[in-house]
Amino acid sequence: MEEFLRYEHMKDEIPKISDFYKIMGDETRLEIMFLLMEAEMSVGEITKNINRDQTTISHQLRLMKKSGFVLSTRHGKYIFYSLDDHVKNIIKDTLRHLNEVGNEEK
Amino acid sequence: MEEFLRYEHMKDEIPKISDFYKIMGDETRLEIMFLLMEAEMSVGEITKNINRDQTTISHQLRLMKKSGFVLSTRHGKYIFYSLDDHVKNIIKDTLRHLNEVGNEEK
DNA sequence: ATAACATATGTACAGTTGTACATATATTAT
DNA sequence: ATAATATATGTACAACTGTACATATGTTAT
Repeated sequence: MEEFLRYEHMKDEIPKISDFYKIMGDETRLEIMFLLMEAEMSVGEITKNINRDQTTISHQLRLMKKSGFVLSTRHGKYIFYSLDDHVKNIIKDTLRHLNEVGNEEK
Repeated sequence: MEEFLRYEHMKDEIPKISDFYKIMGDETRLEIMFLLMEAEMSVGEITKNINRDQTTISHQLRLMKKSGFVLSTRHGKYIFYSLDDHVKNIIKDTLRHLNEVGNEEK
């Protein structure tokens, strides 16, 4: 087992790791992230794609920005959000394994 | 962009993915998982390592077992829990990226 | 059988979280 | 200026979740 992963070393990091996964664990935020996997997108476009109130999207984007999950740049009236590259990679890595969880082969 | 990751294809999977991350997003469960990264362990041992009531650990183990995160085998009075291998790998993959989230270099 | 220990289950309650309403602010067009 | 559009913020409330207490069940030793 990799030394750096041992429990005593991870203990202090757990709140941070937990916060990270908490943000991942919400359907609205995941929908936003999957949209932003494809391209950066304005709040309006995101709202059009997702069945939630615009203010809900806005609140979630604020939270996601504060935690470094997304970046934003204004272009005139529009504000475009994009997904952090490391978050993209974590999602990809997770999906590669996810179907197998709970299916130990033999 | 990988075709299989496009939003329309992921949309139906989102509740499942969200459920997965929800389980990851709790400090007690993460502590249990990090302990089990090292070795399989009985409920008593887990309880000794974590500052929570035995019944709390037991409730969480039940949830984690139902969702395929852990396996259990009884040895006499003791029940040993072990961590699903895919969950192990997902945790490792995540940690590899996690420190970088929100730190886009340049 | 009974005691001692290990683990599980029922329940209730406090704390957290996601949501939408109402409203505010920012930008562009007229 | 004012209107129209895009996005953000304040607030309140229902729903969900983690926890520990009390208690039950399962296992081993005597």
